Amino acid sequence: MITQSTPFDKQEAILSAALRLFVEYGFHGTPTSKIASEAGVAHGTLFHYFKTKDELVITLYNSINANFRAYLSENATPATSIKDRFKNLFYYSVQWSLQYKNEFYFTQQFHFSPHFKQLGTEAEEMGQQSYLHRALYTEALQTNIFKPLPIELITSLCMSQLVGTYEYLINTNFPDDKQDEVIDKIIELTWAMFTQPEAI
Amino acid sequence: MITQSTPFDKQEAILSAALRLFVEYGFHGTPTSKIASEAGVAHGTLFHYFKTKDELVITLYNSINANFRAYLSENATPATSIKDRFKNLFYYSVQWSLQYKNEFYFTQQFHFSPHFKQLGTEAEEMGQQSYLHRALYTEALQTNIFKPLPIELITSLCMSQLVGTYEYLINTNFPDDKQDEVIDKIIELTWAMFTQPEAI
DNA sequence: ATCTTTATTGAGTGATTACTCAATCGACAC
DNA sequence: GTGTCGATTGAGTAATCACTCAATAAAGAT
Repeated sequence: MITQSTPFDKQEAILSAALRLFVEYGFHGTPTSKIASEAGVAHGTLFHYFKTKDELVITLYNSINANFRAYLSENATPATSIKDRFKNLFYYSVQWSLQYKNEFYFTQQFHFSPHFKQLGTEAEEMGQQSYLHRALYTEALQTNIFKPLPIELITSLCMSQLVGTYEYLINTNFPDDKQDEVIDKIIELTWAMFTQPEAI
Repeated sequence: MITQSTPFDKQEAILSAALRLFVEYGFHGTPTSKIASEAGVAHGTLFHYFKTKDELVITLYNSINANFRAYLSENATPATSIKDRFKNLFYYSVQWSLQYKNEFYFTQQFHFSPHFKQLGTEAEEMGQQSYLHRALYTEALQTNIFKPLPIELITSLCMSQLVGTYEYLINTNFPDDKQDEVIDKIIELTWAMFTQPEAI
């Protein structure tokens, strides 16, 4: 009976505890000793899985990004129109940020931290932009559905639109159905922002 | 000859050094001793002006916000149309973020830090939203120029639109005139997002 | 059963931290 | 000159930190 429990559980327990504590106290504000005790392992065990505290943070960041990409892939609807795929992508991006608040908050925290600047090659990918996003924007540009804008600009604005949506919904406390309604509304606004005005 | 130099210069030197170091190393990552030495004062002097390191951070944040508001007020054009005021406000908000990169970056860093959560009454105002913004959005809503949307949503989306613009422009390296062109373009996109579709 | 390798522990270490405080300094009043 | 009071200093302190390491346990492999 080969369960992957023994070795992986502790590493994941450490990552999970680190996430909670980093969000609450910040990176330098949380001692490795506290991460270990919250994860239910000895202090030394942490350094068995992660050579340094910095390596732990970067692993955590990469792991969260991978989860986000996996979540979007699971919910992707590849065979539909560009608009539907855009709506789908934005909707599930928001859903993910609301369902994994700590994870999303941490990526934002990380994004404006000294770690992010010195990343370079260490992180697998920069930002939360997945391949899915870029491919979709490229297609929307090539088919003239989007206004002719630099793809980096579209990427930046979509990403910050996601952050803005998250922040708005966090501060209100809508029930799920009302929340979905608001997300749909914002998606329409965003879509209208990027697309060519249609002839009627 | 009463120059305001002696007492204020040191406090401002400390705040200025702290800003530089916080942006580079983060809050917990920069020792108070280094802030003091970079500011050219003795370590103890820092604690004469700021009781604790936390008080220093909060003072810094409030001071930056005040500067931002002052900058917008200076460049405000009160007697023009709503659209012109909107463009003006957005344009100078972006200009400020590009001219005071460290200040802007710090506010974002602060926004996603444990300090921000526990602010409550300590900070004068939350976020960088100035009175000017809210007043303008309210007017645009009342005159039906904006689509009927919650003002908090408009506020959130405008703020993140500013962040998105900042991030895009930071990563490109356009000359000033090209940069202004891009900002204008983004303003048009944003304006179109919020306003009622006009009859032609 | 023996060997090898890896996982786990927690006391220990040297460096660093935020903050204190008694001692000076400097400016101004009288 | 004497006194007063805030500004300034930097050595000192108690606490905390990331990380090490020698010892032990567990798990396989042969």
